[in-house]
Amino acid sequence: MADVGRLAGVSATTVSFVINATSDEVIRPETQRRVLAAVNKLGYRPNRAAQGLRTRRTATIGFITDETAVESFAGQIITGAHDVAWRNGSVLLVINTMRSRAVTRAALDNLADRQVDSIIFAAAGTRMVTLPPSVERVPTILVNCFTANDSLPCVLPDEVGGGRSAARILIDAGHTRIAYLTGVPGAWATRARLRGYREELRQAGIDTRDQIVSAGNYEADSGYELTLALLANPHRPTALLCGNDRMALGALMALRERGVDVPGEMSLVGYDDQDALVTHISPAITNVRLPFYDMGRWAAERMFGQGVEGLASRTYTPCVPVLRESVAPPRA
Amino acid sequence: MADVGRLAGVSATTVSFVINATSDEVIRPETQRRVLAAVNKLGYRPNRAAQGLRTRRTATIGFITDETAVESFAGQIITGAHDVAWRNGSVLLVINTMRSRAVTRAALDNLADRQVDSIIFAAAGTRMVTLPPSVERVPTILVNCFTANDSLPCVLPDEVGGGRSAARILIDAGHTRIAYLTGVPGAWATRARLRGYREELRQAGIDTRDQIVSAGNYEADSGYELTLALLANPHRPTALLCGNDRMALGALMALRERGVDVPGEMSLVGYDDQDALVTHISPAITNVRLPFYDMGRWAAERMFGQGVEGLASRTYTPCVPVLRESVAPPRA
DNA sequence: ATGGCGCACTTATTCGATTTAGCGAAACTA
DNA sequence: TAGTTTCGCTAAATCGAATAAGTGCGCCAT
Repeated sequence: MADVGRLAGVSATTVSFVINATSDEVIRPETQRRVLAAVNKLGYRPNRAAQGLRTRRTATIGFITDETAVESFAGQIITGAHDVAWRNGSVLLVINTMRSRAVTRAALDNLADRQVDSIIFAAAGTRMVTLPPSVERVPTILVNCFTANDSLPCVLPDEVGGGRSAARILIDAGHTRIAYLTGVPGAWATRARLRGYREELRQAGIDTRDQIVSAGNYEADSGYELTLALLANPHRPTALLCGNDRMALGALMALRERGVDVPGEMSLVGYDDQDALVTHISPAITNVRLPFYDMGRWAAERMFGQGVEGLASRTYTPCVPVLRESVAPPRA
Repeated sequence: MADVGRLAGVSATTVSFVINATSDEVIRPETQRRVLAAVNKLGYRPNRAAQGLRTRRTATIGFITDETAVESFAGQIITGAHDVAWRNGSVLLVINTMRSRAVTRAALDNLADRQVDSIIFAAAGTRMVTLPPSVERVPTILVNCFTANDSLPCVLPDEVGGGRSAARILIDAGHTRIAYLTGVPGAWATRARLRGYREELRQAGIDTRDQIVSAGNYEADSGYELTLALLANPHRPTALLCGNDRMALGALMALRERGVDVPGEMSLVGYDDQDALVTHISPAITNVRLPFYDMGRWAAERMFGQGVEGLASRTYTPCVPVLRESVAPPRA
């Protein structure tokens, strides 16, 4: 900066004023031109570490996730947060905790030491998290997870709405006998999705007690097994809602094996919308998408507005239906 | 730091000496104890931004990728690099270019401005990249991509070896009629894999000219179509090698549809080892894994050794076979 | 007795910016 | 004419560390 000043015949201070267009400082246009010319000639670029030290803003968001690679879910959250951050001149410092408490604590300390402006804490699977008290140092938003006492603002998928959307897809297609193969029974997401499914059916005037609801475990095998069991049932449903895409894939395998045409004889709806799983297969599975990208976006956007203070403790992001090829009206 | 010194009755300099255990400075054990006690009492933590400014080391690796979310490939590279960086006290600053030249240039500038110690530039799909001359400012390693004149060191998957591994799996199982449904013809990876396949067959004394090799496009549909065509052929092979997992999935669909048992009547080997695609299906598809995690690891490891200078221009990382359920000996 | 050398620290400088306070000259007001 | 503003810029302080260059003091050797 001093070099630039020397070349332009002004002080380093003036260079700073020109570069930052400091509002309440008046520099003659002619001088500005000289400074800018010197900046270009020398290829000068401000040192962000020094800036950060002085301004106490690093234009950096710390992003902590419990699993980076898994299922690309974390990847989508990162991408959403990244896009917003980048548009606002910030970048993401990513740390993967591998669900270790010790690493989580160390990551939080590390990010605070690096003076990040804020922290996004993301979980690959929706769950409750317990964080060390040191989170308090930096404005933090949780993504796809929440704390016991809602001490930190968080974004979650609107799973109830997602369950409703899933059911609605099939109701709209004309189905009234809609089985639900759920994921792991007690899980937060499972319960919410099931509730949405029931609400939507009830609202459509369909008796939920007539429906087959059986509990799986989110793995493909359970989808397969439950579907085989279902097909043995004399009063077979015309549509199948699955707890997630892996189970839907298992269900599809079972249906294929038994020669049941999808969607001709049986409509199928998955959940999560895992791209790899669901689009490269035939028929491509109609789905409800978990809003990972949107949640990442949302969290990052909060970091550039009026701050984290006034936020509601929980915000829900819609799970939108993605229509593909696995749903058709029931056979007459 | 001054506060700590005041509390311990010493100067800030002494605090620095104690904290960093500066080797050629002698501080009495008693004084050290006092300083450490003060550090604890005040909960003092050094400001890394200030440290970075002074030492010109930020303990930060810039990680640029062209696509973060896609297929989880980038996620695996990030994870590999992250693990090594974290173990060495560094973190990753991640920027996603979305394959835009302008963003790439801006990302490179941004990282240089932030004084990152080094840069890892990763591509989700293996390819040649053209980078602005500004890369020269910071030690850089390319992952899964390379420059026209090999001006920067890079790591690539050993696709020839991968092709050989894939073929060997089937040869070892006793197959001699092994068809290959390749990916996009001209692509770097396609050519290398095909070469490996041919080399391995030849080495096993199998005439490659007797084999069916047909060109697909890495999409599931092409695997499906080519497999149907293949089954129409009277001299049907006993094993099928696919250009990637999506094509293998397509092939599996076709085989199912035609009632061909896998692996009983036809063995199947995929390529890439995309976890989601390949393990939740039945039979789980035997595979050759692209070494994304390893390449990320490798690149990061170079950043902590004797530096990037002496590195070979290209380093190849093995593609290891992953045995699952889709391969069996040919029927007698 | 005296200069030299460790020892155990401290003072002052530096990294590269931002920001506050100030300063000379011109212009404007009273 | 004197005093006050405004303009256009500079000097100096500051952010929070690391580090080069001292500084007393005691001890040792000459």
